[in-house]
Amino acid sequence: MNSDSPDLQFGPISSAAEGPLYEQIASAVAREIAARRLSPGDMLPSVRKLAADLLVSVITIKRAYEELERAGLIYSRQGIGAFVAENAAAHAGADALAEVKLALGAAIVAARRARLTEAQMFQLLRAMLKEGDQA
Amino acid sequence: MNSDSPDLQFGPISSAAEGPLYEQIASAVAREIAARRLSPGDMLPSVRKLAADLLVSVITIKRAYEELERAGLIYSRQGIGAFVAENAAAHAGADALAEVKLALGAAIVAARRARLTEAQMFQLLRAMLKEGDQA
DNA sequence: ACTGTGTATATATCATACATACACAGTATG
DNA sequence: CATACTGTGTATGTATGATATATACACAGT
Repeated sequence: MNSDSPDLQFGPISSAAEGPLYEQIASAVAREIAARRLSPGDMLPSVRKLAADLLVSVITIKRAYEELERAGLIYSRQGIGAFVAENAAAHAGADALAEVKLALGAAIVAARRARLTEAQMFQLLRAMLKEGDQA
Repeated sequence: MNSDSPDLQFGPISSAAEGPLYEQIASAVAREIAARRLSPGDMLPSVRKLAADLLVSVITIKRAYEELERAGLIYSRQGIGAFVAENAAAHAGADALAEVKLALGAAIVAARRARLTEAQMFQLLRAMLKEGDQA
């Protein structure tokens, strides 16, 4: 699975959702890479195709790809296409871990503000994980 | 402590920080209320005074107060002032708890993406709480 | 040359924040 | 007791930056 396989389905993209479109798209692609559904060397959908699929402008895809390139997940070659980079999965993993830490940090701050004890916080997390397992 | 006590100090407000100014300010006031440092009936700083203190426009304070009013934390009377509402602390507590859940939800999603086990996630949270205790 | 690819430029729209002007409540004062 | 004054919240119009767009340009392979 090395050559062009530009078909991939990922979740809904909406300007109503949290954060800008290009970030949602970049996250979605990063998630595909982290999940090993895209391997190094694989060709990404062309900016035009993905733009058409997601009912979004070419520029927005371009910007998402720029973010991913800056993060070392992909590289782009004019006239050829965009491809998954070599250590992409590792980078994606690192990025994902950083996101976890960021979210947990925010949760801790909010928990302090809400006057939750650490035990209560663990209990809440445990409950939310249980809920998620059912769904 | 019922009448006007418009003096309160809260953390730094900066356009560099995450989120818009009016939201930072609203959060700061909500935190003061949740911490019972502002009681029901207490007068909030006037929009002009707070604007001057925070080196920010009157409109920005106005908008922050609107958010707080929408959340049921305060109420405003033209020509008189803005005051802490009756069940404000309860509302603030509920809001704070909702924030915790939101952040934890994001953390869970990110953790799944990063292929963390639940045990690893708990361990990470424990470590971050330990770090925070030192600081 | 032709068609597919990424890229750049100029434009539209919206959220954010601002300065300024307006409207209302309480109080002093002539 | 009327009226000006000072405090309060509120509304209007504007500037800026981020986001997303349509359109046009540049390169690669056939």
